[in-house]
Amino acid sequence: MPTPRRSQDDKLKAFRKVCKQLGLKLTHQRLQILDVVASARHHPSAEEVFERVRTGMPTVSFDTVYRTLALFERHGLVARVSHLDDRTRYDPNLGPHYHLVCTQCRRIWDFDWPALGQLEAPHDTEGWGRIEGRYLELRGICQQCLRKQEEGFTV
Amino acid sequence: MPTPRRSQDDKLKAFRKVCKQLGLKLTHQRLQILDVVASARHHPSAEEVFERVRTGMPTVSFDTVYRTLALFERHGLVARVSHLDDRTRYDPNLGPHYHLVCTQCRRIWDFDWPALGQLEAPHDTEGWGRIEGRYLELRGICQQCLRKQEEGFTV
DNA sequence: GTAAGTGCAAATGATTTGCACAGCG
DNA sequence: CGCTGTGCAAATCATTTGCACTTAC
Repeated sequence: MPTPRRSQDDKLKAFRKVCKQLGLKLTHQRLQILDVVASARHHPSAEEVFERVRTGMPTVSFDTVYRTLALFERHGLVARVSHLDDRTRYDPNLGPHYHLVCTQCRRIWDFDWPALGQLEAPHDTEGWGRIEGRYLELRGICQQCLRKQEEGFTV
Repeated sequence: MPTPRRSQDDKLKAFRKVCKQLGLKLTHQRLQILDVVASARHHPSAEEVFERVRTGMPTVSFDTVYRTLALFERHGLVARVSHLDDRTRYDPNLGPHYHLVCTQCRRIWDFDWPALGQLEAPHDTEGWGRIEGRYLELRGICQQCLRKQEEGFTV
């Protein structure tokens, strides 16, 4: 599933639409940043985007990059990789296991999934390098948070 | 796979051993922090550990907690959840897909794994709440970094 | 022309570090 | 008693925000 080559055009089209709907401006900076992100192959960090955009536009500021990436994320043009939270969490369970993560209260539960352990990695990944570990999260809302929602404490 | 109840004793034993081997000291603080982490059910953040330890030891400092957690991690007593890197990375590919992550160069590749998509979540997770998404990473070392290692540029 | 966007610099929040005192071995 | 640990405060790093100027529409 590499990002299709015409991804940039699709994104641009989508972004134009979003801008028109919401009265946002199609600035030079936004177009450049969009182009860099849409054509990037390895999920760049904000800094990498900044550096690449700067090549053709030496005056961009780092915070415009941050603001713009946040804008894109808000409107479904890009997603953040992983990172649900900004603080590190520690796990005393060192055996192989996976995590259930509540996106509301941020608590984490462990679970096991033997069938996944037995599933062979797909062909796509052959020749990539040496795979050493699997990290999987199931994300959702835990029972307790669901109940709170129903009771109207949240939202 | 919840952390077994006797996890604390096991950890303590392991930690005593590490200390003896390396000449580290078994301080009050370390023992408390170990106890809190080993008995925690939801993979606490450093702050949560700090708060809990503070209950019984009002003078602990936040940085002792950080230092001690890092120590535990270094000696294989706890692991960090997720977080390979501290910077956010952005992904223009919004369709369902998974990631190959090189722990050396930190680049990220996308891949698809239909068989995983078809695999039903295990019984363990029933009744947990509402699961809304799956996030999976295969971690390892990419071809390019492996080659560099062989050539002796690294290590 | 005007509201939205940008660049700058300063603020924030998590985590780390330098240093002098404290306590384990 | 000596060397490792600790607590404090200041430093660092990624990211965010307030503000006055700029620009797309």
